[in-house]
Parts: sequence; C-alpha cells; structure tokens
Amino acid sequence: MGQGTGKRRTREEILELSVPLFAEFGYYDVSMRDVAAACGLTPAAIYYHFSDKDHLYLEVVAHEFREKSAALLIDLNDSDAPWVRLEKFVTNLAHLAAKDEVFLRLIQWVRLDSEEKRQQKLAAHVLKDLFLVVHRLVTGLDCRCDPYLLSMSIVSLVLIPFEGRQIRKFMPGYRPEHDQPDVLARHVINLLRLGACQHHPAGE
Amino acid sequence: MGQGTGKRRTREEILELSVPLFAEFGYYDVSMRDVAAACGLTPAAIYYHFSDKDHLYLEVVAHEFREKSAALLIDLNDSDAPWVRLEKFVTNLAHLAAKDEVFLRLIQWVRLDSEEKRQQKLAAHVLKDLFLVVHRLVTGLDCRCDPYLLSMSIVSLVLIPFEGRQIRKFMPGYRPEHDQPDVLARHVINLLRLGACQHHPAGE
DNA sequence: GTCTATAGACGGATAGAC
DNA sequence: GTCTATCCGTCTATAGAC
Repeated sequence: MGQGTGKRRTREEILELSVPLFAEFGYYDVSMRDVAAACGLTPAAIYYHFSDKDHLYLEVVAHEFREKSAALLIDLNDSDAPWVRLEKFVTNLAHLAAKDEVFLRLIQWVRLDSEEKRQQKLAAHVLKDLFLVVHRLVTGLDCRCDPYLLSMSIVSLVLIPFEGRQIRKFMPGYRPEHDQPDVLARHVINLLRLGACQHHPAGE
Repeated sequence: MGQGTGKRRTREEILELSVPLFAEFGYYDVSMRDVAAACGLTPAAIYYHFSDKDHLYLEVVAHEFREKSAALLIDLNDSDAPWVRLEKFVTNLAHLAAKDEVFLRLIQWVRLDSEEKRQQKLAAHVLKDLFLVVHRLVTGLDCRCDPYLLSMSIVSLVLIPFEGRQIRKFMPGYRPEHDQPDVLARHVINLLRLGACQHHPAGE
C-alpha cells in the first residue's frame, strides 16, 4: 500500500473519533485541541487533513449520517403493505434513537446551528435524505393528512422522546419502560392508526 | 426610590437583554463581553449583579420561562370539555412557538445542555411546570394511551415543526402555509382525535 | 505526515479607582 | 454601581523542522 492509503485512513480515523465529541458538546465547545487529543495527534496534524474547523465539522456530520441512516431501511420490503412498512420504519428509527445517542444529538445540533450557511448545507445534503424516506412511506398510506406535516409528525414523535431522555426522567408520570424503543414505537403506531382515544371499543 | 430599586432594575434589564443572545447562540458562544455590550455596560458591571456566567445563564432561562409560559393558559376554562381545553392549549402553544423563536430555542438549548447538573436544575425547576400542564390536560381525556407518553407526544408534535423551521424549508413537500400555527394546530388535533387515516368516511 | 513552537485574538474573572 | 486595567488561560491557525 502506498502513502495515499495511509493518508485516507488517518483522515477517516479523525472523522470517526471526532463524531462523539461534536455530538456531545457541539461545534463551539469542541476545540481542535480536543479533537487532536482524542486522535492521539497534535492540532497541526488535524489541519493537514482538514482546512479548518468548519470543514471538519461538516464532514463529521455527513460521515455519521452516511454510516447510520442505512440502518433505517433494514427490513423494508416493497412487497409489504404500506402500514407494515411504516411500522417497521418507526420501530427501526426508535431503536436507532434509543441506542445511538450520538446520532440523535448531531441532529439536534444541526437544528440549533446559529450559522445559517452551515445549517443550510447540512439540511440540504444530510437531513433531506432521511426526510425523503419518511415522505415516501407516508404518501403510500392513502391518508387524509398533509403528507409533509405527517412526515414531520412521525419523525417528531419518535425522536423527541429520546432526545429529551435525561430531562424526561424528571417529568411526572415517568416510568423506566418509557425508555424502551418498542414501547414507544407501539405508542406512535397506535396514535397514527387510531388517534389518542379509542373509537372502536369492539375492535383491535 | 432608593438605590435598592435601581439595582434590581439593572439586574432585570441584564436578564431581559441577555435572553435573545443565549437563545440564538447558546451558553458557550455568548461571552460576558457580548452580554455587557448588549446592556451598554462593561463585563465588570455584569459580575456585580451575577456571580458568574453559569448563574447568569440559569436566571436568564428561568426568567424567560416565567414570562412566556403564562400565555399558554389563556382561555383555558375548567368549564370547557376536555377536548376543547386540549384544542385551546395546542393552539396557544402553536402560536407561542410560531411567534417566539427565542422561547423555542431556549428549550432546545436546555435539551442539549452537556453539563448534567445545569440541565437537571433547568429540567426540574423550569420545564417541569410546562409538562405538568399538559399532563393534567391529558389525564382528563379518558384515553387509551399512557398519559406520560401522550403528553410527550403532544409537546413534540407542536414544538418540533417550529424548532426546525429553517431546515423544514428544504424538505420535499414544503409549502408556506405549513408555517401557520393554526394549520399545524389543526393537523395535530386531527391526528390526536382520529389518527392519520380516515376511519369514519360518513362522520366528522 | 506529524511534530514543536508560536502568533494573535478572545475567553472568564478580579482589583481597585471613582 | 460602574468604570479602567489587567491577569491568565484557551482558542484557531500557521511556520518551519524532521
């Protein structure tokens, strides 16, 4: 192997080791020194691979999304009925959110980004694909709702309970089972199918 | 009026002028110099009123929540039917979220806070009250759902579409009307009452 | 490719004059 | 109460040796 391969490998290692840092602390509260230390390198070495902090951050987020969002499409067969596919997707998303706090927090940081340009890039190149998957699932449902609003609702219903995991423990009515992805997925699916109240006492 | 009143007034002015700063940029990316400049003071003057940056931030968030969360209880009469009260609350929350980006972003910063102690304080003393209001509304609904999960769902459904306002514009299917609080509130209420699909073609 | 060393700006916080 | 002046640490980024 030539040097080119080694260079690429180091670059990827920097990305992978930076992901949890930026996920936990966000852009401003992670210094290039922190990144370098996590990689066992010096700051100067990081600058050899990435022109500046902004480019590093953008690539970190994009890298994490490429890695993780594939898991959401597992088990989604075109042969399944629309509601079955949606249920599988919701369950997959809940499991990803429950397991992967890193992925979840990166989405939050993107939503909060105070630099407009950077946020636009991330929205258009990174988040859009995830949203598109949901949008396609929803349009197959023969729904009364606006597909766009419904897509947004589905993502919100699944992700936000896990985003606020720490906070949620302090809210009245909390029980540990609320942290289980299958419990939340079931709740969301029921809500989407029937609403919050029981209309058919005989059915289901 | 004595000096004590003047001191309290300055202190409150600092709080009010700091709110939009911390809301937009978060804890780490707002310096005491920024706060001082926004108030027309020097950093040393800020330290006369607040012992350190952390205390200032905590009081800023608490102050904003005291100011704004009262608006959510407008029009909520005990004489109304449970579903009417919920609809009013959802509408109020949607309007607050649509109008008041400052309030909305502060909630996001609290959820993302990487300092556990600070986050716990804010969750227990600031967010809890808001959640309690929803929880009480929900328990009056005679619902099939877990009240805790349903409360979380309601808050998510209303707030998150406005939190991601900038991002949402880049997602497929977006139309400007999706930004109107009444449109979203209607969508959420319909979802809660009936689910995403139409079960009663003859009714409603 | 990675290092040491450093420039230059900015951060939180304090001392002491007024 | 608010100021000026300052301490001291950390930040991004670069220059140049190896």
